[in-house]
Amino acid sequence: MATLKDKLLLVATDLFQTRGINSTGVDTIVAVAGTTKMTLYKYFGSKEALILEVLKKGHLDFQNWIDEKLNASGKKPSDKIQQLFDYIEEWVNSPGFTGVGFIKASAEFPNEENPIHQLSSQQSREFRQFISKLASEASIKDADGLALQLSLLFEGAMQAEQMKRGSGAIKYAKKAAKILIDGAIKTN
Amino acid sequence: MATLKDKLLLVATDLFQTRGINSTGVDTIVAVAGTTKMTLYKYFGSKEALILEVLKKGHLDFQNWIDEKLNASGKKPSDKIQQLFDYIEEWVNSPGFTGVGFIKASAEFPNEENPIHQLSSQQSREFRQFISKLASEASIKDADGLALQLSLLFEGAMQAEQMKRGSGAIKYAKKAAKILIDGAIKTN
DNA sequence: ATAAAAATATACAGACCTGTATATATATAT
DNA sequence: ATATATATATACAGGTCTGTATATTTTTAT
Repeated sequence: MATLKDKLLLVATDLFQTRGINSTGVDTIVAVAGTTKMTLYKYFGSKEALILEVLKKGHLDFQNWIDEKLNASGKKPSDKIQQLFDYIEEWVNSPGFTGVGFIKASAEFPNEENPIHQLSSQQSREFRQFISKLASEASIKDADGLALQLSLLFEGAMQAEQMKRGSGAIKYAKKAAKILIDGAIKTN
Repeated sequence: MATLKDKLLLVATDLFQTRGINSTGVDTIVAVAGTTKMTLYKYFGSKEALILEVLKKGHLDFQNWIDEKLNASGKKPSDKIQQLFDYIEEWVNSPGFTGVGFIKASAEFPNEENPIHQLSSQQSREFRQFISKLASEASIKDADGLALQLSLLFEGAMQAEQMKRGSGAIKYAKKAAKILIDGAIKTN
């Protein structure tokens, strides 16, 4: 039971989102987590490695949560894409929500050769492919095109939410998504 | 002819976008600009003040450029909203483009009480209101609703462009915008 | 030519940062 | 109980950061 490592990941996730990654020192992280730097460096080796693990965990948790929700619903494929945005809204409005890791990370590490930037970029791509798969299963012809458009709405809404908490941007993203999805189904 | 101040603003704008704001020290800025810290601090007083001026200039330049383009076109209001995205595409693909300042700034300064975050948030709001005005002039009923949706597409596309240069995200944003605009006109 | 303004060169204070070294304490097994 | 892994306490090295102090040089204006 590696509770200390989990605690560090949890605390780092929160601090990175609320104060920024570069603005959060490892001293702050260990202080809030109630441990020492020695322990952090034993588990993660470096701050960069910690950042990468925080990103990976955040993305995995999100994907698992969405997967479960969609699988449990048992709706037919053509409804699942629309449902996706319902669940995203639920996720955004849940108490633990602090933002999307890869959006912030890519802004703080804009250099495309930086490993953190690369991971962010990869996660964004993976999520787009996930939407594309849903669109394919719903027999939408231009699945990739729709997925890209929906991912723009998603990232735009997350960006807006970051600028102003509780902005309700996701509600409008949902409406726009419905229009785009319906349009893509019709032009099949 | 305050060319040194302008040079500092120009260099800072570029470095902030390509390396990140927090990752760019004033020493680097003055070195690239070919001057000294004394001069920078004489003109701006602090790094925070420099950041704020960089943001203000970037936003003003963008707004002026868009305004000119739209005014010169002489198209009727209902076409101007669609045109807006054409011009945004042109702007994104122009050589000098380095990204949208307020998107990166809000990510690097997530604290809502931070002056830089507040300015970013305000600029995002102003751009949304600008779209809303265009929509109103085009006699679209739910102008604010459409403006919010379009701003999500815009910010999402800028975010995507930041993650991967030349991603072509703006092309898909344009298509999605057309669908949303046409839908909003119809349901008038 | 000379006074005033603008820019430079250089050094440094004080704070913060990542990462490590060293030594001590606390659990957990056998 | 005794060895072993795990965590802590503390200090510090070496670097970077913002911002300032001091003195010198260059440009501009009269």
